[in-house]
Amino acid sequence: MRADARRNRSAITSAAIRLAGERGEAVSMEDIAREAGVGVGTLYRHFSDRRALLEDIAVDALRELLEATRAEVGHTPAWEALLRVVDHSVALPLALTKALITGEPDRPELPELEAEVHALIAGIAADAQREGDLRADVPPTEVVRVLNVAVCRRGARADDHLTRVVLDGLRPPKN
Amino acid sequence: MRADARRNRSAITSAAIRLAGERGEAVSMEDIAREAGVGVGTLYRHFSDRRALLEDIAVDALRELLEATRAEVGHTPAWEALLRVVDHSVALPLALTKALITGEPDRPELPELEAEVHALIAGIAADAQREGDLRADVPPTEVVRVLNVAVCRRGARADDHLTRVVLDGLRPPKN
DNA sequence: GCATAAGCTGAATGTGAGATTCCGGTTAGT
DNA sequence: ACTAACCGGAATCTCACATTCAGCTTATGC
Repeated sequence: MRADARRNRSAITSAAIRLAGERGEAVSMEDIAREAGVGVGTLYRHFSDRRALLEDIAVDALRELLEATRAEVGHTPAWEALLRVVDHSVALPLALTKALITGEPDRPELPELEAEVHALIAGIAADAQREGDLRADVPPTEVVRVLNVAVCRRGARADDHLTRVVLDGLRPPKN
Repeated sequence: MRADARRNRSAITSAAIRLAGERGEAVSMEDIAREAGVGVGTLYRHFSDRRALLEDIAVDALRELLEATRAEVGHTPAWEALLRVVDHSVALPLALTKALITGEPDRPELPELEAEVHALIAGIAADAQREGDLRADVPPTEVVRVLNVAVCRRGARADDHLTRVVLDGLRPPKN
């Protein structure tokens, strides 16, 4: 593959990631092309169609998140590990990108990766519960959902105040 | 107005409210018509166009919410009043319907009603803070945003567990 | 019961926002 | 300098709605 082609391809994926992250739904091929500084035609040289492009970045994002999450398993305190996972989730266009892909994905690894990540997070949540940093009445599965709520807001960050407030709801009640 | 016309009109608005509530974005006139059990043409007999229909139900929803919120002002404990307001917010297709209307609304009362409701909620939040049921480090304005986060999830309810967990983040930290 | 205005239906049409194609012009790489 | 890879972006194709309108129904007043 020619050097410029490689360069363009990565410009496209990162543009797509950026836009999917901030505009969420409704990222047009044309917008992505403009953001990447290439013509629309170039998108089609690298990806057979819109869905292929989206699924591609979704797979990348999930893989990265999976790796980051794996690295947190077993760390103590688990609550902090959970916060770091949120950080990573937020950095990736995960929820947003996935939201763009409706119907059966062509890439079978998509649901697999997702399930794996969920399982790991649930595991960390269980640890946090054992350590007393997490309400006992929240099933680890639900933790994932709360994380989603916190993360799906546009421009969320684990260190911003609002996100923090939402996550604090997961900690054991004071009385 | 003929009796059947009145009946149809209300079938239309309630169908629109229901659909806007569950599908959020992207409610087509045809979907509304089907849900209401009438032909599309009938929608246009009652509302000049899509926007008019949407704004109409948005105004209704906001009026109702405003009234419900007014009724909670001054109640003690304010925290409980806040929870009840959330209940009402959730019952109405508020956020969702508003999200459907982009650009300058034709109905000027829309932003006015919204501002009024926000002000009332902020007031109740301030009371709750005074009563020690709400973190001191959350500006009342931000309370509204957290409420939005909690409410904007599809099918949220103040009494469902997940919503409750998110709202608990607003309470004073235990240490 | 009937006249008739008010209502209703839903296929047909209009439209706009994108997705996708494709052909002439550009390059990286040798 | 040559050429297989590439690229740009206007032109085209699609499709999902919104909106209209020419008949057909049905309340309602008499």
